[in-house]
Amino acid sequence: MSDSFSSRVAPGSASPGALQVALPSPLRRLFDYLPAHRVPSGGWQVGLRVRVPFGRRDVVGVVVGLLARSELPREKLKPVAEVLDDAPLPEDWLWLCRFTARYYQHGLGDTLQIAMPARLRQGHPLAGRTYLQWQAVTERDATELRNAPRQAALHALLRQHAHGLPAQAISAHGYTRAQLEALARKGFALATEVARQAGHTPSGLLASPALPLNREQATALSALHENLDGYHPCLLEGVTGSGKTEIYLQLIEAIAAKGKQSLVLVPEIGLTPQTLSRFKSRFKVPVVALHSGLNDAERMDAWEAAADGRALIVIGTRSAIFTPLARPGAIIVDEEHDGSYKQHDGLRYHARDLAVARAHHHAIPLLMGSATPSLESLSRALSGDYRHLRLTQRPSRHPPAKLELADLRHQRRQGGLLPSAIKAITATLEAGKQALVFINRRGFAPRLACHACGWMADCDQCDARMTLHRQPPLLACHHCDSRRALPDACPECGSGDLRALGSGTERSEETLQGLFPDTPIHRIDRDSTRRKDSFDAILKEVHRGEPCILVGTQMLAKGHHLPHVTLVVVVNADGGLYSADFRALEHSAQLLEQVAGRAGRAAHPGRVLVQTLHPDDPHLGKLAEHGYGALARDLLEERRLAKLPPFGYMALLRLESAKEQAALALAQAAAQALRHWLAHSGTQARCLGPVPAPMERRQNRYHVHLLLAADKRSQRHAAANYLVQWLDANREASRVRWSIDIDPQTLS
DNA sequence: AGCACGCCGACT
DNA sequence: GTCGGCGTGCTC
Repeated sequence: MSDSFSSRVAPGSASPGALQVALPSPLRRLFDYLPAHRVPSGGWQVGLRVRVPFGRRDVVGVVVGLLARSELPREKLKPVAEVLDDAPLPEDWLWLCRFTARYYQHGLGDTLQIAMPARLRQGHPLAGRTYLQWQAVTERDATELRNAPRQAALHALLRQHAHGLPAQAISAHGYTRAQLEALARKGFALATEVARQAGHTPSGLLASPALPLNREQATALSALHENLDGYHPCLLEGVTGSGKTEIYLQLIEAIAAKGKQSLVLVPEIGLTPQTLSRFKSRFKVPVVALHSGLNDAERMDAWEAAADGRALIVIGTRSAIFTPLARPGAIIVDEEHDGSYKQHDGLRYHARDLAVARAHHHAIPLLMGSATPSLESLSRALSGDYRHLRLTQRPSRHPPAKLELADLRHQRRQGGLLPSAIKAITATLEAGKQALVFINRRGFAPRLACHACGWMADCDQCDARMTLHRQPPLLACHHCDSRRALPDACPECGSGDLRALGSGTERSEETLQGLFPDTPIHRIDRDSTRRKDSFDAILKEVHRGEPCILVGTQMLAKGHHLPHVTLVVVVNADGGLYSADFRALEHSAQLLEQVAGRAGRAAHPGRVLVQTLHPDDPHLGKLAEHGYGALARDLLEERRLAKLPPFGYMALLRLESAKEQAALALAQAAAQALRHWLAHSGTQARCLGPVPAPMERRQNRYHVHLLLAADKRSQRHAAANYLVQWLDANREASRVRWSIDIDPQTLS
């Protein structure tokens, strides 16, 4: 981005010669426009939305700079077509967008568009600080309305509310805008303008009392209470069930008591009605939730409620980090290690990392909680950059279940399960308890092979095997949308001896149903829970506590309380053990610890059986013997020696093209230019590759990676910035799809 | 990303 | 004769 500040003029001074406008375009540049004839009431200001002609269309952009004069000749500039706002968009929001665009090497225009609610993007006006409150005019003779029954009913409704109703509440009662307007035209309804901030001064903060804290919780909370002002990052490392949420609630209470707002980020899977009601039922102050169920208008309302300070508590997933706050008081990131905080396409931001930047900017406390902290956060907690708060006690008083490793080698298994696992399931059911079988693969079997000639069913668009599904029967690729009918015979040699190799959830379910014909078996994966309410229905059934077996993927690992489960079987723990991806082990260990946390959460102690082909692996051994915290500290030491994150900083350039060579050729040219620049500029960064990406061909496109590594964030930033500039200026690059991933979470 | 312009193939 | 395929280029 060419941020030439040299010719900027101070806001409010004489009319600027040109406006620098960020537009909805992937181009990493800004565009200059002439100020329109009509000067906005508050003068030209950064943050005003404008409608401008762009190419052959009109788009909505945001003024991000006031220039004394443009570097372009005046005749090349077009005038702004319309000013959309009376007041600029919130300053804190604009700051965060600028920071995000710069840090993640993304265009500012595109970043702003992503960070604003759809209604603003489309050019709708902000509702502003007032809204209309409608009241009935009672002096008129209502019999005049006998030919308009809906209007009469609306009139009656308004009469019931002497203090008036906002238009939103009227439409919520099922009346249309037209009916209200007709009523107003006939003189039966009057609107008064009401300030949004006014009103709502609840008598007291809490709707229900805070829960008593144990000693650890009390210690943690008092540490937080000591630091309610200023930037105080804290990592709350607390085992499953140790009461992290209660700490969040009581921190929010202290912040709200000061009249300040709390922003709470939760993982995608964590924003359930239960979570929300826990927050809403505790407080009398307004809680705003940003979830996927909101429509554009509701999202807009929530955004404004946060922006003007009416909402004291804002809860949302990843994108909620972009919610403006009038009086920011604290940011809380629940399950801070969770992968859903990272956006995996387009603007590849990490909401937890932006939360750190934002808390620092606002100078407010930041509380990050997890039972299995990311190595990034743990490292900073151990080094003292973050305050380290720990909760080790579970309410059940049972020590957390230890992982028991079960050797998969040289042993027969049914549906992926060892005899010892089946025995354990039998014992659990006989004790009247529930068992959870965790298997990280959907479908029936991950491979279909011909036993006669060795042929395997491959995807013709990807370098991947097709997964065999039974319900419904078909071959499906889990990396693209291609599916095929099951062949009756081998397409290579004609043999009918086709065999399903390996096990997925469907196969385990089938095997278990054969072994335990009288026990209900609930399969939980993306396929079985496609219908929106079926997951909830299954959970409800499971909560009744009857003996049953749950078979499921990751979906089961996180969050959900399963108080009657006393046995967890992990079908295969080896996914992350010998991966090329340096983060695989960390993620795999987090997942195992989270699954293990499902066992014995209530009154019953639990068992966790972990099947593995590598029972002697030292990492797995550490995890089993001493838990995630101990393994994580070992992994940190390994990362330090290898200068890997968090002891080094990475950027990954991903390139893809339909032609096999195009992406690779561009990557090679980029690597050469970058290496040359690194040497000449003296930037301490390393350029690794290019290499074909793992699973090079996906959906018939070829993927190539170029990795950038540096010991210092600033050096990584400089190198990534050079790379992006080079690609932006390169003709060849426009024929290849590429994107830069700052702090990549995975190298695949 | 849009959205145009441009220059080659199979159709009313 | 043109409708439309997507390569190429531009957007203050």
